[in-house]
Amino acid sequence: MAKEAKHSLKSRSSKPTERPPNQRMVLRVRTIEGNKRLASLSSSSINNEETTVKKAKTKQKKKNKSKNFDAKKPKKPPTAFFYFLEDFRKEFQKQNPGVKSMRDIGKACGEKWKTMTYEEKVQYYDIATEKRAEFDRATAEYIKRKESGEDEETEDDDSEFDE
DNA sequence: ACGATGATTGTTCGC
DNA sequence: GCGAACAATCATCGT
Repeated sequence: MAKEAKHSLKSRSSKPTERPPNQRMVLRVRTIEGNKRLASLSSSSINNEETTVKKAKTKQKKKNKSKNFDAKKPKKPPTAFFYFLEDFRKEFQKQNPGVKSMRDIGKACGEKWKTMTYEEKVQYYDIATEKRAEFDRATAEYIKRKESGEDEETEDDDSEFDE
């Protein structure tokens, strides 16, 4: 009974769409990723390789996988869009069995996302916000632990018998 | 076979 | 304020 009528705002259909998605919820916590990026930026800053600014349109993704199992490092929580995607994906695949993958879905999802009203999206925003709060705490705790002394390292290698 | 990428938007942070 | 980057996910391409 605690979670009913989350939005007390009555949909008056006045202007539900025009609403800033981000309410400027500034997280005071220094995100680890930010730090990482800073290092990267510094390196790039020093070296001006290309005089002509080569702007990479979409270049996300990095090759960090099995190398470092970041069980301690809280990754960025998925945004509202991602939560919507998760739900949308299932339905999309159900309606379109045999569809390739996210890329196709992503396009359809993005299109629909824009058509969604604020009230519809606010639900996902809410989730994302809570997630961010948790992420915030996780980050703070991570830093705290790190400062405290991260020495929890039990390297269990099977073959330590014979070398 | 594995690695990297591509596509979607949102959020975050530095300058 | 903007730009650059990264969050999940999976098919597909590349080596």
